[in-house]
Amino acid sequence: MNEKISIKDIANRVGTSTTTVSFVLNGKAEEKHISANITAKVLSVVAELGYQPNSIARSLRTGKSKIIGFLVDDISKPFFSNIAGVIDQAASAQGYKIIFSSTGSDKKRIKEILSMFKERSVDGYIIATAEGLEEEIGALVNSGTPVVLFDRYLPNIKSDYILTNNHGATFDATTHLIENGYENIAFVTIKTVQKQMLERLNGYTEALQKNGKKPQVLEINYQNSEQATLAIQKFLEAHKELDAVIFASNYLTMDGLKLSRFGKEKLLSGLAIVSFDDFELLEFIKPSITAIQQPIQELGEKVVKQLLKRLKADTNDTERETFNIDASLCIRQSTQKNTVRN
Amino acid sequence: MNEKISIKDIANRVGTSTTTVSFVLNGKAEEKHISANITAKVLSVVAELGYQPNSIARSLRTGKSKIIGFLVDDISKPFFSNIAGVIDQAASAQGYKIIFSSTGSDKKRIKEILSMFKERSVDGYIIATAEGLEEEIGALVNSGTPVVLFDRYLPNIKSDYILTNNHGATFDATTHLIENGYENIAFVTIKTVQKQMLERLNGYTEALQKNGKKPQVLEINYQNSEQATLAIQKFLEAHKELDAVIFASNYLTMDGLKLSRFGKEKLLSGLAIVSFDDFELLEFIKPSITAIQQPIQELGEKVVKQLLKRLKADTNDTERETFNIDASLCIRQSTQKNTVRN
DNA sequence: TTGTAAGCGTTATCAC
DNA sequence: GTGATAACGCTTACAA
Repeated sequence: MNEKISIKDIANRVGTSTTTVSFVLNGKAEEKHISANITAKVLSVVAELGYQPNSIARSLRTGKSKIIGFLVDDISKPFFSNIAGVIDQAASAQGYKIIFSSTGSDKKRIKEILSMFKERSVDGYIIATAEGLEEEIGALVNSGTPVVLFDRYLPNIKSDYILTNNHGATFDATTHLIENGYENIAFVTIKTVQKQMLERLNGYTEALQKNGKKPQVLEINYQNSEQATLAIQKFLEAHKELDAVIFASNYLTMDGLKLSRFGKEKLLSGLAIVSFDDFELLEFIKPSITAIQQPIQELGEKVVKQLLKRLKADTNDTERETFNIDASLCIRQSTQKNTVRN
Repeated sequence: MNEKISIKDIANRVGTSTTTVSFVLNGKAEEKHISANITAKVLSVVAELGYQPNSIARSLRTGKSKIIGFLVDDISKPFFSNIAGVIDQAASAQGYKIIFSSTGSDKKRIKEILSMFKERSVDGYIIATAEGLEEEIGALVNSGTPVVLFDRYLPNIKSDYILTNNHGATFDATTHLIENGYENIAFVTIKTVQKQMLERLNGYTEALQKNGKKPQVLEINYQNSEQATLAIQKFLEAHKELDAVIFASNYLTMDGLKLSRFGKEKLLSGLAIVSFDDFELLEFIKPSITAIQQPIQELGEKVVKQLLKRLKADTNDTERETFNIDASLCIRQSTQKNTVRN
């Protein structure tokens, strides 16, 4: 019940020194040539008293907290909370704990958070934040702290990146549509410089070009959901020749589907639809909608793996790496073979 | 760039002692009668050098880590990740950080996690876990550590609880249906001893009884989604007199709605539907579905408030408290006035 | 009003 | 093979 057992108590009880106990506890018994006898005794007393090392003291001494800071835009977004689960699992398995904060898109807030994290000497960072915070994150990366970025690519920041293979994903999705007989495939995206969005666009155009088809792209200057829905409506009305649409993100898919709530369902009815990012709704509505599924499990595991690699490395000189993890295409009713036109 | 500034460096630079610096830093300058002169100097040097206290050292000394352990079933569930966001905000504002882990329903795992947390001397816990882990949590609560439980009520554990007012929520939802002219309202729940589910049921039955109506309850012995859908199907087929159904949880609503994917949409078409717990889909489908929205913001804030109260209390003797936070009813098309029968 | 120094629980250097 | 002991950076009782 009384949980104030320290390494000293163990030492006293065994009749040895704290040094010895520490060596045993840290698996250095052999290396330090501690006798099997004493080693066994120490271990038994530890078990008996239910001793737990105080990791705060250890951290102070070693300078390592075994804590990883996890920073995302908004932890309540499904993509992030899902990946948080994976990361937690993977990190726990290696004795690391995750401390998190949602940054929002506020510079001041992220500064505070980073400063708090530093104060607590987190060993490394896992980050995917909104635009506009490059400066702060850049400073962190340049300070030499191990940082792994994921989901978002920040062109000005040299770091390790774990990304979804956006290009490959839309390339495959587009190819899938072509193979199923769709002739006029549009791509709905936002006006942006975000690398991942541009790659999605590229994957689409390349797949079309390879098949001798012409891209048909709607770039929305995104302000809000209603305006986006309207833009999509106008686009579809102006392009009656379309038989398929790929939405470049989950919220764009949502905005597109909302047409059906404004009595414009006819605009969608003849169309094959592919959504970048899967969500519950897509499986549920009729026809169910084909979606590109982000490889959450792999992303999370790779993020942790890479960060641990950095944490264990003695030097910081090794080249930064970028990994593109393949997404998978979940094929549903919306992109069945196009029998109407063939 | 060199971040190795300690309180000593500040003291040297100012030409005073670490004691004085510490006092100033902890806002005890006045209390300890430090001269305004020195206080100002300390602050300016601190700012100049960009000094950040090392909270590990502080923790070791004070025994307080300013870290809260957050334990849920599965962080990737929307309810939990949403509440995690709120809790993070509220706790950060008070200088606390959140460390989290998903427990799953594995006894061994929760033991490990609790032990890890204890090792790291978290100051308090926020917990909502799956059934079957009562024993471990009970031990924790009884050890005197501040713990606030939420969402789930564990009858054998005396602790602070922050809960949704389940009873009131279903009472109101049922009353809403009655007022809108529905005559035969069913309640679909699971066979369980979970307090919150039973209260939902009670709210429903009381509202009916108050209005002189007879409850019509389906208690599913839940095994999996398919089996639940089938049970709902049979129930609806056997009770053609029904004109409204309340589903006692989000997954039950889902299972119910899945009927429409098996060609059984007719079973639902005449029915008013209310879902306990809101999710995206409900707003989207046609007709959109009325839902009880959990008061996530309030729950999260209250959880933190209560835990901080415990953390600040010097004694542990104060009575445990339970708070029931009211949910709100989001009325949508599915429960519009029943004009068919009236 | 300010400074000295002990001590929080470890780890790790060095001496024996 | 094992044990003193300094050090990690901070807070705080006590001394001055």
